[in-house]
Amino acid sequence: MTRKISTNLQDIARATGVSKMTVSRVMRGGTGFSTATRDKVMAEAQRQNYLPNRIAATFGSAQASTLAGLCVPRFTSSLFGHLTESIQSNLGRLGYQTVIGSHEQNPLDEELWLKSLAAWRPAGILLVGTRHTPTTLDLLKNLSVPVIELWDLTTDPLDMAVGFSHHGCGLTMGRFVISQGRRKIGYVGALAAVNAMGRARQAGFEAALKEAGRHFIAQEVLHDQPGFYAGFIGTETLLARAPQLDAIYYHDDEMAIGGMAYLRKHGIKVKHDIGIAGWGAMEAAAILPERLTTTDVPAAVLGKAAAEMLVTRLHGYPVEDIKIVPTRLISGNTI
Amino acid sequence: MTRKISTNLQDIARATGVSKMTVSRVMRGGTGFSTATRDKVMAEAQRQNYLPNRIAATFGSAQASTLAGLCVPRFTSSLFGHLTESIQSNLGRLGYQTVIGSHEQNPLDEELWLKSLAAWRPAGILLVGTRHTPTTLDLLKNLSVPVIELWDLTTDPLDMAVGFSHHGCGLTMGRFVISQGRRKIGYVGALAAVNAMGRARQAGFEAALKEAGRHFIAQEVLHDQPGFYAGFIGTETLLARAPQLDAIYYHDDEMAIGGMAYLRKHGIKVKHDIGIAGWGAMEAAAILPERLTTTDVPAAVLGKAAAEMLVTRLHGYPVEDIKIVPTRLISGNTI
DNA sequence: TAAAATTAGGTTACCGGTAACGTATGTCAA
DNA sequence: TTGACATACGTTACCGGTAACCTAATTTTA
Repeated sequence: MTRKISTNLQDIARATGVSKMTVSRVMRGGTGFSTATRDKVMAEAQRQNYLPNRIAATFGSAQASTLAGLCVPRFTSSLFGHLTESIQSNLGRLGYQTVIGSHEQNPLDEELWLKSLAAWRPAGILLVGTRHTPTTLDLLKNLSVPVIELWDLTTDPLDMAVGFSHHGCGLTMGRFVISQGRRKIGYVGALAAVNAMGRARQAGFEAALKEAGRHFIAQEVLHDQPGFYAGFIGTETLLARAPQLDAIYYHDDEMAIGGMAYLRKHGIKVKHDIGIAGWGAMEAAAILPERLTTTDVPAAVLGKAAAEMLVTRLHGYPVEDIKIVPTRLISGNTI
Repeated sequence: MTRKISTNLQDIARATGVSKMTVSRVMRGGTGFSTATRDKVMAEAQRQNYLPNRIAATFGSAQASTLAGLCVPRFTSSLFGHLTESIQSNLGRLGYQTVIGSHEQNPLDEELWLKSLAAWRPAGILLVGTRHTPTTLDLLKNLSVPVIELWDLTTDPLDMAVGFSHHGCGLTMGRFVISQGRRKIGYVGALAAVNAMGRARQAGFEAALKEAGRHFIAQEVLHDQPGFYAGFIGTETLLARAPQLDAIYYHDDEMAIGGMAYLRKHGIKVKHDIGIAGWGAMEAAAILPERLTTTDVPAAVLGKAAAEMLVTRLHGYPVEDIKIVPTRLISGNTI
């Protein structure tokens, strides 16, 4: 009873009359063989349908694998979709495979995912979110592989970070809204208790209000995941409490679009009656009848930068620990 | 110079005075050890921060790994986001890790991804899309692991399939649109040359028109990826050619929403002037001022079914090769 | 022309688990 | 009392690559 699964280097070595070490060298495209040997080996590998075995290779060299972990809050948001897309394709281009997880802002889910990933001795780990359990931190330390925190900029990253300042996004938007003459401003968000980044934008906006001697007239923060529907409902609740508002800042574009749907449904004119600002610059926001005032977040750029940062580091070159990608206020037409 | 990375079974065996085989048995929670031994071993493993090593385990038993591959067209669409989310979380729950790829309707990208995945000897493979290169088919055959084709229902799956009939979606929607009295109907799609599923919906709709003695007055199929903007532009082009239309069927909801944005911008009343039908029931479609007429596609249900089908099969139980998940027409308020 | 360097290999010893099988001890029924 | 069986381990031999080191032949350099 053999445990052999498929053709291996030894089979090719036998068939071509060289040692399997030479076959290994040829397959990896290194040096130390003649062109005649190379052609012979390659032909035989082709003939036998040889499939490289990264499990054996990783094991044999006792190195980190070519697997990289990516954990985001969810895959159902447009921005995280773009981020995932970018990271996967760039890591793939650079020879790494992406193993995904999602935590929905629950650090315990992240921990469970990391445990199962750790068993694969990944080459690197990419995380969105800054709330980690003690076990997660232990694991990350124990693994001693590069860790990149994405999306947010912490002043003190675990290892590396690629992101931007959420506080800055909020601050810039707040100043803009004030500059447009709005004064009675509300906020609609989601999951504040666990969503540090949304909270940072909210705080940044509030700081801008404070500069102008103002504050949020009313705030409505739902316990649901952010989304179109949450924006719709949140706006309803907010306006029930504070009908006098002349502007609303939203957690993100999806919620802002949900809010606009509510306003339109109730005959409230966007911009004329109530100004709207979102965050994230999702594609849909650009083609609404009123182009949404929002902040452009270059998710794809960020993903590419993170993938390249990780691989550069893995190749042993020095990298800056922190990379900031620029966000951009889109003035739009809803404020 | 040692190649040792982290603490291993042998270390724990040494420290507790048992063989590493016994430690292996304890760690896997099998049988063949006393409770005293178990406690001793577990305590030592904890103390040494033992991390299971799936690379060595997979290699040692010459079995398939616990990695599963998932390749979708892209992660930036809401539906594939939900699908990815569902598959990842359900596979995770069942003890498998998800390695992702995207092919953007390019079979060569799928092939490249599959090659890098194959080297990890995955336990199973989940694919969205039915266009595969000959090399891809060879690889799948060679790997001889379960393959599930998602999203579409082919009459003759490579191995297993979980999906629904795109032709059926189009047919049902076509009959509905006809039943609402529309007669001058156009179509806006994307990437028809390579997107078999979108084409199937288009063909299904056309079959319904034919039943009523009708046909598409005009069709506009862009070469871009589907999306809000493509819907906007496509509608503009379509109406330039056929301004007399009284209804438009779209590739999906994103394109339909893009189309509605165009209509609204140009003072064309949705439903009153031109009826709109999409596909996919994205969340945004439900909260638009006019609730979009569309087809609900249970991406999360489909993902869960696929994950469970794969794992059931991997555990050696028999499964039906083909599972159909139901779609549902949402009549909405735009036709 | 001799020494040094390069090329094209081969040999050996692992990496860290697991399958398969062997064995001592204890238990229980006939 | 004895044989059969279960329990709780230990031993051995791999899985399929790669690192490190070695060798013989050839080429280059001093």
